[in-house]
Amino acid sequence: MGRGKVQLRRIENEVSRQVTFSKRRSGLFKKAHEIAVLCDVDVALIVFSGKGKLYDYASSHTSMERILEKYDRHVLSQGNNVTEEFPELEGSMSYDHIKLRGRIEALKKSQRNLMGQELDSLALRDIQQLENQIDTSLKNIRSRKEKLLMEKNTILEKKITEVETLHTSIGASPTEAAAAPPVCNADDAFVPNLNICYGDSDEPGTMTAPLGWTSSNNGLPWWMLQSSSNG
Amino acid sequence: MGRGKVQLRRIENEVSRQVTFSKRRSGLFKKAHEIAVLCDVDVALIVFSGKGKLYDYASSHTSMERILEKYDRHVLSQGNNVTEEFPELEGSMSYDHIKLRGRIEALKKSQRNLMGQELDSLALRDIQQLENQIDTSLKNIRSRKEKLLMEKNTILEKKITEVETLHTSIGASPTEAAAAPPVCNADDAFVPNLNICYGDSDEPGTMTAPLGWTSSNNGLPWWMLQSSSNG
DNA sequence: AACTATTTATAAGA
DNA sequence: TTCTTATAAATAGTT
Repeated sequence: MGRGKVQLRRIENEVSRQVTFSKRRSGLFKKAHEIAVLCDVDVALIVFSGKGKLYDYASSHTSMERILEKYDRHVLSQGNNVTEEFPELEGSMSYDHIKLRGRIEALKKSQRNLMGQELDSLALRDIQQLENQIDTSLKNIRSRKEKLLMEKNTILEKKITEVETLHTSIGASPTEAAAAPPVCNADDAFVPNLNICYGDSDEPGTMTAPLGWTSSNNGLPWWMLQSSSNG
Repeated sequence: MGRGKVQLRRIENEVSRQVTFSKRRSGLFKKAHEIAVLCDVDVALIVFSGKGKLYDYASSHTSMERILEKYDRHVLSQGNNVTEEFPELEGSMSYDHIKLRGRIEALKKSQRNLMGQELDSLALRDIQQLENQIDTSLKNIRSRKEKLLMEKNTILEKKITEVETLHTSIGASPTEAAAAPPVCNADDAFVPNLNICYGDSDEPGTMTAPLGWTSSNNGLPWWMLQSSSNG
């Protein structure tokens, strides 16, 4: 449908691939919705763009969750048994229990990937999407760090002003005080190169978790949270 | 599209609803497959007929399981509470369930942070730790990508050599063949800037069914084959 | 983001 | 279900 026929193969031109994706995506979602309404059926549609952006649709009768749940039930009953992974519990687990464990496993796997581990099982396209995600994460994190550092700077400057005022009142030169380096240690100073500041980073390439870190919450680094309750 | 316009509402006549379902279903699955191929994206489509029969499609790049896993990765990290996901269990949870749910919440929170979300609750030291982790992740991911790309390159070079050999054997100038542009498209070539390349397309020109399809010989168009239907 | 020439999908009929 | 055909819709290429 269009000025010319189209061959069913990957569109190599990135721009037209993107344009086609946009057009056809809306068409596809429209049709998914139409069949759901007209025929009164449950439809779940999930699309990931090349860059990993998620588009999804679930017919209004039920939520995506429920449809996927129903799908899981079908698949579970079709053969490949989840309980293979947990032989010790076979027969004694409720479906919900299995589901929760599946969730945890999926989350853990996902987390390991986000931490740059176990990448061998991922295809090139997955790796690329993961890189995009991590790239975005890094931007957000650095942006947040910059904000925190600037706030801290503001507070420190205020302190300096207070010190100046104090010095002035006892007769010291305010110009000297202002020109001097901040009275804080390196950790407290705002450094334009956000990569360097606060660095206790590990060697590049080695995938060792930063040890000895005490999180503000429970004594474990927050990113190390792991499901140890496998029984 | 048809002899008359159609209103977007449930078709009350059961027979025509069934007929429409059958027709539109094949159209929908075809379009899902088309966008997956043309735009090189991941698509998962699940349909349950009114009687509960399952029809599903997953683009060939990845399996349905993989796509749903990725979906979980996105949605589970979006911050919705566990009890929203399992409202039916509220109030009647066993200790194990509570424990598992707590684990899921913790993992989700951790994952959100790894994805650069909800950073407001983190202290500067946590942020710095997170940045270090993400930095390491990125290094690992890029390293893995480079490895995959180089392997791919090796394969492509082998192919080129084969083509050269073929040309030589039929009397063509090997120099010409060597000087000619590679037989692969740009996406397949190794690119020093690892950020750009992520194509894994097959040979252009050959129109074969995607690998994900178990195309048995049942006389249907291969794009219409459904993994768990036909009855 | 619009436009429109064409191709596709499909509603109705057999 | 399946085929046919008139028509409605989707969309490829273009502006």
